[in-house]
Amino acid sequence: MGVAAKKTISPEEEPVNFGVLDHMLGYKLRRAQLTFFNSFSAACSDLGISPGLFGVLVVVKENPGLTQTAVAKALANDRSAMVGAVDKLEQMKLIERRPSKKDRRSYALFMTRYGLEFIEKLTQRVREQEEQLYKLLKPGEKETLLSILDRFD
Amino acid sequence: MGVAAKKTISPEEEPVNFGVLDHMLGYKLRRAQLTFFNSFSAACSDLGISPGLFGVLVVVKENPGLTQTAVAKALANDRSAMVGAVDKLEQMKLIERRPSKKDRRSYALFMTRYGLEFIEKLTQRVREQEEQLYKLLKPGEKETLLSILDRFD
DNA sequence: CGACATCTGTTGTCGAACAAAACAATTTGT
DNA sequence: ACAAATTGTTTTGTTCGACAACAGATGTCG
Repeated sequence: MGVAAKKTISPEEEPVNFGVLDHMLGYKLRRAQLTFFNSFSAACSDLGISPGLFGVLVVVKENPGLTQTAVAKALANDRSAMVGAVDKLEQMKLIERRPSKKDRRSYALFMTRYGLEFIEKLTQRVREQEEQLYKLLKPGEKETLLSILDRFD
Repeated sequence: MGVAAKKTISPEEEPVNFGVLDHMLGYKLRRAQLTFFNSFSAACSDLGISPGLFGVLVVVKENPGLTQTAVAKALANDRSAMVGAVDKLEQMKLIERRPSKKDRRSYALFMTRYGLEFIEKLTQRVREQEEQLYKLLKPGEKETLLSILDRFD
């Protein structure tokens, strides 16, 4: 061994062989999604907004009056998970549960005025966060990626 | 109303506007990953193998003697999550915990003989499952996707 | 050698995701 | 009109992953 051998500090990190995982789309998707999830959390956790909650906000904003289950179905979430999400967002004064006039079982979800300006700033922050990750892409690759991923839903 | 009017069966499903989500890579990645996750589960849940456990099996097979934390770090998992995974895989007689000879704190993980033939069949089944999803891609798109996603880890 | 920091595996706790069932209101069938 | 089936929401229980804290073992450095 060399002069400064026996490097106990040595991160003798053998590179780790990933085998078939290197060619599996499912695994790579999970890793990439984790990166985006962490980036989102770092940017928005101080506001108490997770990626899932952001999705609910956007869908409610774009489709006022939707029921909880309709939102859940649109986002491919579970209905029972929606109650906690709506509870939290209502507690933050961002959205409102109004009794539906046509069906007294269901609630119609609406954005509050405060929620509208809140999501405006939030969306901008999310956009800036994603822009940073988009720097890893060459021009056109984002659109390519989106068009391909759309086929898997 | 007309004769057969009042189509109560009518799924008056207004198409739902997704707003900015349609252009957000994070959201699309989550949806795509969910599809792959469900496909994997449908193919392998009867064997008691989840996508996460499959990753552990592959890494241990390709890198015999690795410690638990090394495997966790390679797969971007938490160390604490590894104990349950290794417990389960060891209970299935697929891998083995052997005390490390150099470091009495850590275990060295190895594949059992049965585990080796098990993962062989398992890998083939996973491959067939993914092949079905790859039918949605044009030739070359899979490689494009993999090379792009690799930049996000 | 001996104080001190670091690392490994583990446990416990918390919160999110999912399934099944309960409950309330509506719709359907006769 | 009235019983049965359906739908919207909530509750409950379970599972899973992330995070903090811990004891035992190892390494560092005076």
